[in-house]
Amino acid sequence: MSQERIRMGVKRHLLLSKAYKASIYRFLENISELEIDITFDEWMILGPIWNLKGASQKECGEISTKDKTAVTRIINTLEEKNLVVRVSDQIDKRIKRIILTKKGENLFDEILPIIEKTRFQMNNDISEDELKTLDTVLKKLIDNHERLTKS
Amino acid sequence: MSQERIRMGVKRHLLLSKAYKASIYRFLENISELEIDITFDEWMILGPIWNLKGASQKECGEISTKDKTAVTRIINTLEEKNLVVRVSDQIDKRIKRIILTKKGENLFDEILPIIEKTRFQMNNDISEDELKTLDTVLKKLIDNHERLTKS
DNA sequence: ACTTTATAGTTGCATTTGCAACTAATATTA
DNA sequence: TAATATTAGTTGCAAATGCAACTATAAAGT
Repeated sequence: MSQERIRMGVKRHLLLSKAYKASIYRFLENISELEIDITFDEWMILGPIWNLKGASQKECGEISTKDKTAVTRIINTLEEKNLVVRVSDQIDKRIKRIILTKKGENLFDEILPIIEKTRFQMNNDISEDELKTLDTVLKKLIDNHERLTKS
Repeated sequence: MSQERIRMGVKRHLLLSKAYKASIYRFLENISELEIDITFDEWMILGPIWNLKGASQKECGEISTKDKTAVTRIINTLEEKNLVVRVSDQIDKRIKRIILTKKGENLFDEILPIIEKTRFQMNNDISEDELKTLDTVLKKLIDNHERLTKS
């Protein structure tokens, strides 16, 4: 079985990639059971908009680690779907704050339970301590890289 | 500062994504110091070829979690760069085994130290125990997803 | 054996990505 | 305060991605 040939040599960045994709696909599979017209990338941008109340496009990009061009275009489609609107910041007119419409808020009411379900499924057989260590170590990995690029 | 607005609400899949990207960018930055003509995606395919000795394209895809079409095309460019050759499996003629050329092997001699350096940089301030837990938990996340899709 | 089904890999095409160049607005500094 | 540099967001374009359809080979079912 080719599984055996492979298992041994799995590197950490591949585990990271697979775990990331797994969490995406689990969410997408759960969401596909409902009739919700949204992609994962759109969701990645919608998340910060909900969390931050009036997130700028830049903030959306920072959180989702997406290129600003990607953010621009995803928000274009979110606007077309009437889920958000762009509002220019009155103080700094370069900034556009993204606001959820009523329809966008309703979407959240539908999706939040799915996020909970996904989290429950993914965390099966993993202890609180393990999850805490996971987050700590992931942050350290991120910091270790950032510290070296900034200098 | 927008960093403050953001820090609080970071979700696990975003940490996974950022940690993954961090490990890639660190490697790319290290590799850019040398004059090596290779992209990260090419490297993702080259890795399994080296580890497995005569990996099939399917195996390359499984390890790198890339679509088989992506694998086909990356191997096309690796062949154009004379780093690998395709050899049909004599027993199962559907399978193409990918073999490193001499030039491909030489490339490895250059890159292996960079991998070591990258690993060293990324693992700074992270204990062996933490790394072990990291891998364990990542595998559990992957398994938790796969178990649910198969059924 | 022969028909059906499954697998490995390739190609075409539509979508997504990400860099570079651009606009508009703000911040810096001389 | 005029000149310069930065920042937020947009657009164009070339490259990368991923699905669907295809070929060739192998395996399974009858």
